[in-house]
Amino acid sequence: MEYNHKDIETRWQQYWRDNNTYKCIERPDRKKFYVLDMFPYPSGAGLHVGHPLGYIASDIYARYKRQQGFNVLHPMGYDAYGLPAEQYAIQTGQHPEKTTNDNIARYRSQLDKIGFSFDWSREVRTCDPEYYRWTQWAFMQMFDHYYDLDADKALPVAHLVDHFSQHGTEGIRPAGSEELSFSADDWNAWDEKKQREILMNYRIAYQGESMVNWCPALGTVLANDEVSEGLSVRGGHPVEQKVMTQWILRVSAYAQRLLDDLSLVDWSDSLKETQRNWIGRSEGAEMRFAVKDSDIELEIFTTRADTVFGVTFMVLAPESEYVAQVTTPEQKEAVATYLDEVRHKTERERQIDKKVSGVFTGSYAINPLSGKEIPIYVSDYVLAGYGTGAIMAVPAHDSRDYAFARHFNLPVIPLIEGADVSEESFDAKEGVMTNSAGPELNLNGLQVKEAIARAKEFIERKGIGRVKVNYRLRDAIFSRQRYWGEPFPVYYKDDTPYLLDESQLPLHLPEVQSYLPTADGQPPLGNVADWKTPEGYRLELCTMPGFAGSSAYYLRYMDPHNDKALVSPEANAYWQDVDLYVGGAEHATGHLIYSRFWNKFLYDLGLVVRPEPFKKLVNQGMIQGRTSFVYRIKDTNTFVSHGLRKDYDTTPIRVDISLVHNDILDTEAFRRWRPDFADAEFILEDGRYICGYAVEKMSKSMFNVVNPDDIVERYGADTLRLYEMFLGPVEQSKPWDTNGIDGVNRFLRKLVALFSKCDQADRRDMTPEERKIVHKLIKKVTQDIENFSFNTSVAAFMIAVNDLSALKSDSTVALETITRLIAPFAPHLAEEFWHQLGHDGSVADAEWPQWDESALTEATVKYPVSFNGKVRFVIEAPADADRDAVSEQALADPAAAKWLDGKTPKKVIVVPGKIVNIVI
RNA sequence: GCCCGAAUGGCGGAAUCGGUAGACGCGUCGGUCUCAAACACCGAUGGAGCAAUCCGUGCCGGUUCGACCCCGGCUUCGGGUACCA
Repeated sequence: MEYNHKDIETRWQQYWRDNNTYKCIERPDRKKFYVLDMFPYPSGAGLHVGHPLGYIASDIYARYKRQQGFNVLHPMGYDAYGLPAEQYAIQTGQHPEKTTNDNIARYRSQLDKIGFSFDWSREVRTCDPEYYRWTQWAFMQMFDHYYDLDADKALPVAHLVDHFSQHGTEGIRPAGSEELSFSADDWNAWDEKKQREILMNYRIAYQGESMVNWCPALGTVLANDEVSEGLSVRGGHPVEQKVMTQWILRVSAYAQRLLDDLSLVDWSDSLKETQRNWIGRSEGAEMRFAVKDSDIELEIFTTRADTVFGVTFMVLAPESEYVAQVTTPEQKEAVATYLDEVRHKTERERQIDKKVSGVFTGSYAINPLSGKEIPIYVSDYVLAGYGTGAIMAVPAHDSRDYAFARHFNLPVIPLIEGADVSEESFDAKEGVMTNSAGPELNLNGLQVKEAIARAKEFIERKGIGRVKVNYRLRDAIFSRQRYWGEPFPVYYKDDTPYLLDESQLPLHLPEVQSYLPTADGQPPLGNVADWKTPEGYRLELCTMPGFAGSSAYYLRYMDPHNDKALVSPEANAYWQDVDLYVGGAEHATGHLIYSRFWNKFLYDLGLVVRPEPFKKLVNQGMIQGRTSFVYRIKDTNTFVSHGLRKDYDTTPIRVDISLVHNDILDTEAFRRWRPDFADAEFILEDGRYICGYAVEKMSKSMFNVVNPDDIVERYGADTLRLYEMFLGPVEQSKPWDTNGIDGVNRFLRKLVALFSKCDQADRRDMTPEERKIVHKLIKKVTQDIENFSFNTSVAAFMIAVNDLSALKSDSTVALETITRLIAPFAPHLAEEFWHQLGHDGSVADAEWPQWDESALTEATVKYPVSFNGKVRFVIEAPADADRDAVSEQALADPAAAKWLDGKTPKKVIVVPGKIVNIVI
């Protein structure tokens, strides 16, 4: 049999389509297994070889589970809303829906060629109205619920209204943007507009004024995870801070549960750590400092309550409302000038410019423990959005306070014995306290930890503050001033937002004349004249952000065509949660936080059965490009081979990697590549032109993009799949490098050759030698797949095939077993073998073989070692092997004789599984 | 700065529980086939040495009969994050 990959692969892909091989239905008689890939954003560039890495790994796992008898859900879809399609629409005038659909078609054809076992009947697209109606629906639920801190879950806003009308804010603890206090009489006296304004303070999806990341170039606000180092993640445009009224999700209410429930999931430690850092829990105390000659009190947050005796000044964030209250008339102008200066700096400028700046407000506060007067400053090193927007400064033990104190010549009081604060602050939370005695509290001589506890206890007892937990995690800004996203199911009456009725969903995204903002700066939907409810109320002009549609898509796959619910209780009860989720680590602080939040909210409403959506998660590494270089000798058209370039003055030039194979340049193709190079001359080494290389991001401009279609065309999908796995651990980032692909292809051809030899008429059982090879392979491959170690399982296949070839094995039983094992890796070739062996159904349903330990039981002495008069042999033997036989065999081994040196052993100790101790 | 991770031949990587370091593949060298090349196949391939043997998993030290693996201290390179009080 020839290995004609094109013929085999097109034939079996057609067979899978014709037979709906990968269509999946709920089957209560079978255990479920849900394998999910993070769905792609269909970009215009198409797939490169990096994208399928995770898909291949998850496909192998899904196929393996199916062969083990699980009912496997393995869907795929598209995260179709997003900024690039809209930016492209602005440039070209093409409707984003059209370009998105074109890109999806291209992705689909590329994916199909690789032989994935996706159930395409469950495909979802976030821009499909039948999909986004459930995104809109979820938003409505969040609008209609608040977070109850006593119940520790989301409850209907109707409960809150009931309570307010009977008891006011007394006896209920809703999570709110501000702490409000009013009576039932107050509440009942307010009109509807005012009541709805109050409720907005509590809704989980609420509208609020907030400091946002505004990106002028994109014309929209961005979430914290969409900004990195002061630049937008998409496009790299500068981002500035601005106060705007926006829709916001109260993610912060779930901070503690998002933190705690990390213990329920099987994710890598580093990913959990990233999430913990992003949530940023810190335990401390909130304290009030009285302002001298005034009844104003400044509230601050600190994790170092032990350092209050070292507070020598206080600092307010420029945006803090305290600033206006404490600024004295004499300082008013100076403060105003400073605030103006700060306001004109972008976030990025603030980050780059770390110069100390600030201004004195003219007021003093009273240190509540020492009774000393301390000046109050304003500075932009204090953030408005964290804690209370005001700090107590302890220059001796905080480097930022230290820098500020040195700049403004403020006193530095060291509080820890032996700490030298003449050059820098002592930030570590360790040591013995000193200088910390006041009229009512003495911390001297205590360890820092004890001192913190003692100080907190004192503060609480004296009523000057309370113990408080703060989180870095902020509420998620949910409005985007863009066109290509889900419309909000919201209209405005009397300038107050109201929800549409559920029966009005989906609210379709309308056509627009222009994708640009309106002349008066409204979002693009402002261009739509009849963007109104049937009653004539104006609809919300913003659309939802990218993460809206991607937060609950894993639930929709469970029941994708349901027009009554996001997911039916029956489908959710069956599929429960994602057993294996595979995707990039770049989503650690965005998607994976939002999805967990969204799921927990639906869990609170009793709509889903699991508190966590993704049980096990694997982050696949990135595949980088491997750029090839040629070296042109300066001012000539002569190119010198990599190894000889030191002898010349050369300029490296990137060359298209399709002209290079195993680092050897096809010089003829190179001359044809560009007119400039048509008459290029080459200085060769060993008769060849060797290119240099560098590892860079895969990108068109570097000429290093490898399209999987080209690999499939040349070597076949099975080779591509095996090769991507063989490259190294799935989790690891690595450069794409075709240098080893021939070896994998050679292995498949060897397997075909071996298969061709097997004698189907005579299905004799395997010889013990063959059995050992095959059962070793079953064990190895099974364990490797469970451990997500695919590179070593590919190696195991190569060893087994080499060993069987060396034996000139023609056992059909052996080959049939290998066919079952290799089916997840090379499904096309396995399908071909399976049918040639006379089976009717797909190899995807072939039972996964079990290994027989007894086939592997022959004990072998691996090596001897000696210590303390003992000789220990390491024996490769099964756990249940006969101990006497194993020790006898060890003693009979020639290696043993050398160590025993003619002596008779006193005692032989056999450790089951592996080790034999022989005491001489 | 802080947090996390990594470092093994010419290269990608193995060693899954502390037990013969370098599996498997690439590359290189030698051979068979061929007029020749390509393909294929066979053999060798960490370093030094004719050899016995010695050395060898980023560096320094420790624990252990035994360390790529565990502990302490560094170096370098990735990734995340950053005036978070």
